[in-house]
Amino acid sequence: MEMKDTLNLPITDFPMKASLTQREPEMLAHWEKEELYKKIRQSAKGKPKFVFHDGPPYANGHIHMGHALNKLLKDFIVKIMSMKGFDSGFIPGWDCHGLPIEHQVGKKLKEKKLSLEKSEIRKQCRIYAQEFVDIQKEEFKRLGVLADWENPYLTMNYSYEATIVREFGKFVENGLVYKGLKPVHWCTSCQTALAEAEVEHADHTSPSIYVKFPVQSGIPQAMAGLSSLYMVIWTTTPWTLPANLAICLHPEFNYVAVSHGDDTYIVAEELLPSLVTEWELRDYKVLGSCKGAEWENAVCRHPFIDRESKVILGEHVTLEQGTGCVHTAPGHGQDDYIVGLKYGLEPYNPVNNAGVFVPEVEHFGGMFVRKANPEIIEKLRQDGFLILAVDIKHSYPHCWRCHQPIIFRATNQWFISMDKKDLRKNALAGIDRTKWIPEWGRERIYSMVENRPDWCVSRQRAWGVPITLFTCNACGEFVNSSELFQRIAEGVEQHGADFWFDTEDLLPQGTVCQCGGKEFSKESDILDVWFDSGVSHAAVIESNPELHWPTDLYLEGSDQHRGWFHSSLLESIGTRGKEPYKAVLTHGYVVDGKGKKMSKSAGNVIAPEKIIDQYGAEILRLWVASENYREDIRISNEILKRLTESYRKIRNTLRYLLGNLHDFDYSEDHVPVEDMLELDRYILYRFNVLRDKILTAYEKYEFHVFYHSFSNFCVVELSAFYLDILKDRLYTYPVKSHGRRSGQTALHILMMGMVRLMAPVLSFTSEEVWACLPRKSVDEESVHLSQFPEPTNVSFDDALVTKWEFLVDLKREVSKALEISRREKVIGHSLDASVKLELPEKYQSLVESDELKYIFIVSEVELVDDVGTEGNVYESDSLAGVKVFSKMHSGKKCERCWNYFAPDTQAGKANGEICLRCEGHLQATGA
RNA sequence: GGGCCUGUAGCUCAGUUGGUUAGAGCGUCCGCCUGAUAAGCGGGAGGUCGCAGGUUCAAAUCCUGCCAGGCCCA
Repeated sequence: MEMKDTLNLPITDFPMKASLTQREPEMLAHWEKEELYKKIRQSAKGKPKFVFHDGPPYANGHIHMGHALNKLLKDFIVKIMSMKGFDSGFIPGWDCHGLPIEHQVGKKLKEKKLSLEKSEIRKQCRIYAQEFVDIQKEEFKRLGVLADWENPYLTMNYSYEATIVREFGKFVENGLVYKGLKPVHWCTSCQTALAEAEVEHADHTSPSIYVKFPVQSGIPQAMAGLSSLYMVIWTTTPWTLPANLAICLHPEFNYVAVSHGDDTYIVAEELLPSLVTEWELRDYKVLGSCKGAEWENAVCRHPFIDRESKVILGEHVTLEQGTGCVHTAPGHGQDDYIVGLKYGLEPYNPVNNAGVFVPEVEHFGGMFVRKANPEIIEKLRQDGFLILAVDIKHSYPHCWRCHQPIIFRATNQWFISMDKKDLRKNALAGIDRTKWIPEWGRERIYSMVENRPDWCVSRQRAWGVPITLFTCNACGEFVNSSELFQRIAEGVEQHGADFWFDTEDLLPQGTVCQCGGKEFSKESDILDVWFDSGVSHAAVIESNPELHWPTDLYLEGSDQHRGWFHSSLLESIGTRGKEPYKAVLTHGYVVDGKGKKMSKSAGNVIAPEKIIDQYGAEILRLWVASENYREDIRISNEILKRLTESYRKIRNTLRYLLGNLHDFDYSEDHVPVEDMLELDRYILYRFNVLRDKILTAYEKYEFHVFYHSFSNFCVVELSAFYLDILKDRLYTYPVKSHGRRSGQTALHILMMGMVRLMAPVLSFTSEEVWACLPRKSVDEESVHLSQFPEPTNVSFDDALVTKWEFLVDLKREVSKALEISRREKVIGHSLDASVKLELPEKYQSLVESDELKYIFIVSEVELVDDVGTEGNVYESDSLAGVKVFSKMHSGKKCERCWNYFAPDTQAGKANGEICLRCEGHLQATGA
């Protein structure tokens, strides 16, 4: 083994085993102690700004994969911008108000059998939200996300709440806010109106009933003379019948009169066959037919209430189910409400907050609506107005929190009008001024804004920011005073939202309404939480003189086209006439290995915590970078296993670079690029190509391009090609020889470049590498304080590129040839081989015969005109005309460099066990 | 039911304006090495490009339908 001692083998303390789960927390503690984030911010002072705005996750529950994906993408971007020379920070935020938290707190209180004042509930909610802010904060930090964790924005901070009050005040002043009676999704259990986002659809069993409405007058000409006429309606919500005010027909459909026994039913012609089957009609006769339009202004009688039901026309009537005659209760349905407006029908709603009929309702007053269903059916049956009642299972809206079926119910709500002041039109223009990544995001949000109804911003709940309005008891108008809003906002800034609820005499004494009214009531509703987060651009960005408004980038999951992107847009356009962001990036959802969504019931949920405990956050980071997040992205144990292996390869490559730089001091030992060996210049040229590719990918936020190209570079260009070839020089040449120093210079440049290119993604490992670098080589204490590498000025012209690309291809062909000999047990190691190479003339100018053996890592290469046909001859497919003959070298294996040599001419003069080359090297070293 | 999106080897990704036997890395299998060693190197096998039609001299690439999946709605 004495020859081994004369070699320059790699030496490094950088461990092969990553031990991420142990090392990461240590590094995080180090970063925190050194206040790394602060230092990055300080070092960026004066640079051009890139303003990113973090969307606030809801402060409830632990983080899941979606959160991890989202925050890591943001972390990549902020780090990238910072290393590109921008002043770019990360102010994290949380969404704290709203029903889900109030609900959780409510449950806790219920368990303790406590019922509290609203102000106490708010206090409890605040504590609850803060708890989860703290929990999630630690979970996000653990991912290696560098952000201003000390100073996050919380929508429940007093100053933030004050901003909400002020922003809402702007809408009021601008005349976009109105109070209206409108059917909204209503949860009778939570006793609140629900936003569309708060409604989920699930299967539900409902009665499906057909009800006869006697026609009283206005029978069309075509039906004249027919008696006992009944319009037949279909509904799955019998409880809405007490609120029936009309029956709606499609003007273009044909309606037939069908006699059955003593009755004659009016139904849509196209639906008759299916109805005949469903109702099991045996003897029936079609007596007449006419367009729905001819029925307009006819009048029916309500089957059990002393009231008329008008026949009206509407385009929303379909032939998919029912009878084509649509039971219309304008207080209980969106379509009903809209068509009712046309015909001057009031949005009549006889159901209270708890879903109970008001006492005035005949027969059913005081009854809960779903309890009333069977009673109403029974009443109809007894009175002979029921044709059929069965149960059906169908998709029905449910409350997203309590999962109870909800109802549609007209209530007094506060709205922001989409059209009164052109909010919709202006928002659409704003969408067109924004860059959507991917581009289809534009389509998506555009059609949502185009079609959405007015924004219902009121909630009948406790945990939120109040709608700070006073309404005149006499006329119902609200007091619109900017000074008043200002005063309230100041109070909220000091004391929080409770200021509104708890302070008496907010209204200046002697306030008189325009109508003369002197009595006012204080609004007790709170604002939709989407309004809260929608003002973040004002509370967090605009108010901060260090940042610029509008923001450069928002980045959230694709669900936020309806959520935060949407509410932020409307809020900003409504108050400032301008969109709050320049670009919006969306990512897909995390799904399981088969592409199915994760759910508790499917049992396929993978928690970030588990991955961190098992593999380390670095693997999670690499996972985010490896997948194309613009689509749904998969995660599974197999994927993580593959990534871990890939990570190991990257890590080992870096470790090898470090190991071979242990005796290299760049300032003293480096070889000027122009003096470096051609192979070394070639790899630097290749690294320049890689660098460009990665920086371009970062520019476009295409992180998977980084992962693939970086990993490929490590595997293909470095490990299998360059480093393998370089070993001979690094190990056997004299320490300070030009050949070795030339290679080390290349390794040093690669090392310094790679560690910085990977830092935004592999933030832990790059820092670990950084710490191992000679202090002389690095100016910054952390890789995250450094900038991306400049390209190396290596002149490598097209001819050289062609040559080296050919040599790479040729090496692969030689390897195939060697494999034949190896398979036949002629050789083992490639250095055992002696190779004869036949090249077509066009390739001959590309090769220099004495360097080939080192590139192929064989002991001898002879260029010949004809390799002949004897022995192991390999003919290349990909390089036409290239033939390789390989055999066991007939000489002696050098004990030192393992190359074979001819004993008579190439042996060392003093020691015949080593070759002449090694002898020279040993002498030069003085050994 | 509607809007938007996705579907290329076991896994993650490439595939330029439609144009030669669809590429890469990992994994797998086989082998080598023992001077990156719980490492390193080489080679082989793997895809009717979700399915079915259509346009075209030519389709993974364009069109239609269907199937599967995701987000958002009804």
